Amino acid sequence: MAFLHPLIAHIQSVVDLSEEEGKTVLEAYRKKELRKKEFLLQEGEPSNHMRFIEKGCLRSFFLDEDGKEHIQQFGIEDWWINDLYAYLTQSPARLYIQALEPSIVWQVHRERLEELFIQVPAMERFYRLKIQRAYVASQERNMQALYQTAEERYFHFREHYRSIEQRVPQYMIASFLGITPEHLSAIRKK
Amino acid sequence: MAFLHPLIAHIQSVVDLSEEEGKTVLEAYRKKELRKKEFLLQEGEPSNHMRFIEKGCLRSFFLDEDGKEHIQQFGIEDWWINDLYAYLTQSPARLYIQALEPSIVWQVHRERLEELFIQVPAMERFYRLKIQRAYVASQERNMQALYQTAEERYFHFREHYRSIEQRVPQYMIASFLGITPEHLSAIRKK
DNA sequence: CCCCTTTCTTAAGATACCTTAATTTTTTTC
DNA sequence: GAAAAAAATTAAGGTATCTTAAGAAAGGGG
Repeated sequence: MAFLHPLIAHIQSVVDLSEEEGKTVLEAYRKKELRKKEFLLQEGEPSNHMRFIEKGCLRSFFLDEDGKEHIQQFGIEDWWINDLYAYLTQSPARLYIQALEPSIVWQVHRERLEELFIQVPAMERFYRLKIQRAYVASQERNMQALYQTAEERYFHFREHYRSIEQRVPQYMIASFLGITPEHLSAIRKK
Repeated sequence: MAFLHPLIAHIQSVVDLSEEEGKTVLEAYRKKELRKKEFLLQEGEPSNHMRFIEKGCLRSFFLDEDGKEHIQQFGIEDWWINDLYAYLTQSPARLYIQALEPSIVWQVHRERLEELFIQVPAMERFYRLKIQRAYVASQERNMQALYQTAEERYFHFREHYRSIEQRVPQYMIASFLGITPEHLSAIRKK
């Protein structure tokens, strides 16, 4: 069946899936194509899907009281992106998710995914492992945000996310790092 | 059997466990008692256990190049505490975990836990759900660290972790918030 | 290829937070 | 209950980062 669907390939890189199971999984997800700048989610909407990025680049961000954007995450090929808080608590989204390039995303509804966890136990394991890693990365970012200077955070970002650095505008990287574009520009001058 | 072991009670508050399964789970964990200031883990040691706090209060922290302590997490009753990065990657711990009060902790070895995930699938689900929540909380903390002032972070901490605020010294709260004790003192003066 | 929009840079003054060091207050120990 | 240790406060001067505002550079659509 030469079953190299990117979503299934990705899942199989983490856990074992029989061909049968792969088929079941794939049928649960729906494809969504996005034009550049199109929103996948906006503040206030329900967030009922888990989302996998097959192709493209997206960002999630929120607006503060002054209407300023703060980027929480970037996502590219083989990553996941979501307002997980809203998804888990079934509350209205606080995040926007927007395509920065034309993108292809696969999404599964919460209810369907809960069924999948029972039908295909490897999927429960898959999500545990994925979230575990995401959690560790998030803790890492915390430690940086709290105890490193903007310059150190920027160098770390360049080292670890070179592929993203080259695809998104610099002012968005500044936002992701929690600094102003002006300050990032000053750091880069050296 | 009046089976109200705190560990099992906690797990059952998240997923269903039969009495049989509860017994299997419990047998996998080992009890560890700690005196005040005793270390559960130190930098450089292997981190091979998942740990549940039955009683007491602990902190995890790392040392920077200047030898200064930076607190990553506090843990009290019914919480989990670990150097998860080291646990997952099987690399030497970068964190210290220390009891701030006399404490009782239950720990399970990685290998035994992997077996448990197969013997008792509800445990896989349990950990997925726990880590999911921890991840969301960590993202939340990130957004605060990056985009809020020290004062805002402190008020948030007081609102959400009153029980911890009352049990740990103020300079440790400052460390957790990523500020100096002097600055926290200044914030409190208002 | 040119115009318009988006992105990046520069610089000056403002603010949040840090460092150091000394003093006071609280907690622990014997 | 006194002495010692740990924790909290105060204040002065310093640094990192922000705000504002303006201009330069780059990019995208017709």
